[in-house]
Amino acid sequence: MVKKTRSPQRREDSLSRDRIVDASIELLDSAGEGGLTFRALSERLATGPGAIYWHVANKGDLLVAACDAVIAGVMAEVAAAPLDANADARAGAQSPEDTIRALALGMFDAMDAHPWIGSALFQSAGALPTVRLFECIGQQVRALGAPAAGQWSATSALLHYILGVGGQNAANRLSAQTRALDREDFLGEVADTWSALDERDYPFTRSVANQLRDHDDRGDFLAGIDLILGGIQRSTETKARKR
Amino acid sequence: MVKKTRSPQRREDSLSRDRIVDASIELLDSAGEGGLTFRALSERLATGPGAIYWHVANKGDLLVAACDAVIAGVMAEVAAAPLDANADARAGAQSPEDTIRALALGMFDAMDAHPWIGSALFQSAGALPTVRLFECIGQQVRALGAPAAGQWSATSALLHYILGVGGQNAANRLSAQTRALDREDFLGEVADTWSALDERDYPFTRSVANQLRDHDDRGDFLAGIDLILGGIQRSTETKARKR
DNA sequence: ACCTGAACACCGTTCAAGT
DNA sequence: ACCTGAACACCGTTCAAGT
Repeated sequence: MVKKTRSPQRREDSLSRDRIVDASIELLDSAGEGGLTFRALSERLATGPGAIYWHVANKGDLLVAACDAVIAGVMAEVAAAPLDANADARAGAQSPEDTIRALALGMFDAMDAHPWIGSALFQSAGALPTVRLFECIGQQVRALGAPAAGQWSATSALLHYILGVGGQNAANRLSAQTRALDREDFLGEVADTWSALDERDYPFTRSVANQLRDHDDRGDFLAGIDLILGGIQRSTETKARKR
Repeated sequence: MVKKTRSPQRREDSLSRDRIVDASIELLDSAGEGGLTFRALSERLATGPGAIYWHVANKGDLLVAACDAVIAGVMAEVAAAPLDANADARAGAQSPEDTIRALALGMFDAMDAHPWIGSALFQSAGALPTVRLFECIGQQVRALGAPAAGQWSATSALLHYILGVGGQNAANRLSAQTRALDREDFLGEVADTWSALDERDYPFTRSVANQLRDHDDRGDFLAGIDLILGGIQRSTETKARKR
């Protein structure tokens, strides 16, 4: 209907796994996690719900595939582009730390743009999307010169931290969206709730309520990455000193 | 209006929020995440599905309440008991680091015993269960003597890491359970998959495949906590040196 | 090989009606 | 105030039947 002829070996509107995945991503982006439905999807693709099952095993499979398409894009971007244009112009290679930061920020931004990824990654466990991330982080950890014994835990820690932040941010997004609030109003409400907590039971949470109100998600995320990177470096130094 | 008299002023089998939450936890533990259904729940409680809505707003509310009941239990345990009996017998107070480790392990074990918590915590975003955890960690981070500016990010990092591991573990559990595999077989299969990856694209993942096969979840989890704690200490030292 | 669409077995949630 | 249970509007998935 819309697009011109490409490779007319097939009907332009014939189904394919890729087309289904693309439509799923659009649906998830526009309608949220609950928006991905075999009925909505088949309507968008102008078929019956059953047709989709010819190309996709089930809903879980579809979600993982959609997730993987996004993650693969992020990994490719990170591999191609350096942290920012300035750093690129200045010299050649960037440090492994910088690459890890770029990777982490890439994931942060992707999860910000597609909040549903956060929970999708928790449903895909040891599947391809997670492995991509794991590999990408692991290569940099190795380049960091961490002792072999520590590479596994360092990589796992970074991965879990990234997934944790992503999942939590996605949850916040969802919760804000459900109550039809924008980011600022949502954070304001949570901050109000925190401020109203009992002083004796929640002294810490109360004391940081105002920091929540206008904090920088992205900056805080990066601070956590730096904390872990610092811990890795520290453990490397300790190991070296013992030798 | 709620808990004036504990004595049996009501029929033994009358509904209450607590009874519903307890039954939900049992259902989730025994039948998994998908096992919590208003129909299954009402059957277990010998009522109609509609009756539950008198005490609970909706399914999300119920899941958060179930999650909170478990988390509250863990926090209470950590607050009461030290890391282990030996440490207790030896001296009085344990260090903030040890308390954080105990807290983290308590969460790990709880998420191991109730895998559904992992995903429930991602649906409860800024709600009570997360705040309990946040507060508990925050108090210890403060006790650590970290500079005020860093307390927020340190606490957030620890929280997100714990939630990330928990969510990922829960996902693995679910995936193993779906395919009717025990832990060892599941890890074996994943390790096989990793070993079969393309050497050029996944060198790191391939190289650690065997570490996966018989790794220690709990130990690795703690190693990540220690990495973050190390990073916190490192940043504290740096700040102090600059002064 | 690929697609159709009715049908099945569920689900969360509501609500008039009961006590 | 609390509970009942039928009913509603959905859902993922299947499958005989078509091309």
